[in-house]
Formats: sequence, C-alpha cells, structure tokens
Amino acid sequence: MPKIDSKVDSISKELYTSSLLLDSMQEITGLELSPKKVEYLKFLLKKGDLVKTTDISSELKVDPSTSTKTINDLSDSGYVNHVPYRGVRLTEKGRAFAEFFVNRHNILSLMLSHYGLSSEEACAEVSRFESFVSKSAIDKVCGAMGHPTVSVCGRIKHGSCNSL
Amino acid sequence: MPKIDSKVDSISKELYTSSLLLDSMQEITGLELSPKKVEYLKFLLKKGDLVKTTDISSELKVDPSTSTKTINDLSDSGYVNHVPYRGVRLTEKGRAFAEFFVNRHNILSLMLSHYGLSSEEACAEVSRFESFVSKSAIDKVCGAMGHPTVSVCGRIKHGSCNSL
DNA sequence: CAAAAGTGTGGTATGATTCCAAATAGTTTG
DNA sequence: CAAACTATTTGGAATCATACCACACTTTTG
Repeated sequence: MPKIDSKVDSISKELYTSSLLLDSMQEITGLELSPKKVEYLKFLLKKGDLVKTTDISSELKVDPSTSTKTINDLSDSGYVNHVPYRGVRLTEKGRAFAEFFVNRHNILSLMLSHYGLSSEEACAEVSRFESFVSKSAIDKVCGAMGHPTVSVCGRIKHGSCNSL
Repeated sequence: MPKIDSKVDSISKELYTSSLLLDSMQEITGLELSPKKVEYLKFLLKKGDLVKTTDISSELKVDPSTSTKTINDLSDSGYVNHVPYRGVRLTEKGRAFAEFFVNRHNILSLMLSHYGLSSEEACAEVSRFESFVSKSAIDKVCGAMGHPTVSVCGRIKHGSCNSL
C-alpha cells in the first residue's frame, strides 16, 4: 500500500512542519525581550547570516564580553545559535521576532512622524520605548494606518500583522 | 534713599522668586524618573495632600517597606517631602512633574485610541512605556492633536505644553 | 609555529526593584 | 497612662538587566 504509506508520510511531515512553525511562529506578545536584547536581534537581522560578537559590541558600543554574554542569553532562549569564536546566527524563531521588532520600530516611527516629529526625532524617540509596546497594539496601529509599506526609517514587511 | 532700597528689595525678591521657579519649573525632559517612580508621583497627585506610605503600597501592590524606600529616594531628589510616620506630600517640583506625567499618559492614551485601541487597551499599553517618552515629543503630539482637553482616561491640563 | 588579534569566562559592580524580619513610632483601650 | 495593637521604617538580602575588567583561550597571520 504505497498510497497509505505516502499518506502517513505526508501527515508526519505536516505535523513536523507545523510543530516547527509553532516553534518559530509562537505567539509573539512583543514583550518577551529586554530593550537591549531587542537591539541585538534587530542588528543581527540587519547584518544577516553569521555575525561576529565583536561586530555586535562595536555597533552597540559595549564591551565584547558584554555582547558575548548577552548572545549566550539569547542562545539559551533559542533566539540565536552561537558557535564560539565563529559567529552568531538568528534561529527561525529569532528571525521571526527580529522581523517583528523591526516592523514595530518602523510603524511606531511612522506614527510619531505624523505628529510633527522629524524622522530622526521619531526614530530616536521610538528607540527608547519600542520594546514595551505589544504586538497587539502594533497590529492595530498598523491596520489603522492602512498597512503602510514605507516608514521614515525603513520598509515595513507584512505577513505577521494580525489585523484587517 | 528708600527708592534704592526698595529697588534692591524688589530685585532680590525677583531673583529669589525666579530661582524658586527655576527649581520647580526646571526643564522637564520627561526621562528623569524610572517607571515606578512615575507611578508614585501620579498617585500622589491623584490623592493630593498628605498620603500615607501604606496607601501607596496598597495602591501599587508592593510591600510597605518598598514604598517607604522609594519615597525616600523621591524625597532625596526633591520630588516629595516625607515626614516619617506621618505622610508624604509632593513638593512644587514634584507636583510639576506629576502633572506632566499625568498629561503625558493622557495624551499618549488618546493618541493610541485614535488607532483603534479601546480606552482600556490604550491606557494599559501606555502605562507600559510612557516613562520613556520625552516631553518634547509629547509637546509635539499634543500640538498636532490640537491641544485636546479630554482624553480616554482623564482630563488634560495645558500650561506646561511648549508647542503651538 | 610564535606573536598578534580576536573572542570567551569569571568575577564583580551598579541601579531599579523587591521582600522579609526586626525595630521603632503612633494609637487605642482597659 | 501603660500595655497591646497597629502602622511604619530600617537593615539585610535577593533578583534582573546591564556593564566592565582581567585573564584565558582560539584563530589568524607573518
């Protein structure tokens, strides 16, 4: 019964895939990471691929030992994979979160720019508080703005936005 | 020369007054206090007059010893006066800051409510990040909204808003 | 392959926040 | 008015996020 076998296969495959998805696309509340860790993930997404911990430390202006430690935290929580002395890479989960974080930043910056703040002001302002804004709020703001694709400090990708 | 004397008097008085004003109306950036301390000041303003540290601890759901310690910090920085075992009162400076904090909360809540968040959602959301939003941003947002006097969670007083 | 450069580990520090236990002050009541 | 009760403060210690330094270990380079 190759028919059945292949059906079983495809079911296990589906289950496997969907648990992977559940893993990487787990509910994002937006509040799971501290401000600094959000910065780390956003930077990792921007750099893409394998990033040295020293790139991070020079970008974020912290001691290399600090970035190593923080990366280890992020690794323990499954956001990145870290191969000592070689580099850091976002996991699927890390990438999903990082994309949300970038979107959140861009949506909030765009929102503030509508109230008379310059791009730089909006961006700087948002950088200070973005990590305390929930995904559900962002989804609503994004929807109310008509799901814009361009913000004052970068493009906005959609796909994670749960809103009409 | 009574003329001169009175002129001297009036000058010292002016200097005195203006230094008092400088003291209580010193530049508010909006970023000088931690989230919890902002909550303390907002509560003190709401309660008005002499407030017991235990009122604070029950309102903010912390141990009484915690509120005492925090109040002592605020007292050291000149935001409140604390007479042990009797109560806490905002200083002029503390009142000025507290009024700004309440306004900031209300303006941000009103802003978010314009993007489809309910009053409760907006208020809760804002509570999480308000202490990281600068006065200069608030002034701009306030101006862009036409200096509204009513928000979703309270009245908005103007007078501290440096914006057209 | 040895020196230089890059990266990680261990230890320690700060600031914000917290609680618990014990001490002290204020209030109530017999 | 003093004991008993309640309210408040103090001292000590913990947690979490963040950070740096000094030292150790890798990797790269000449």
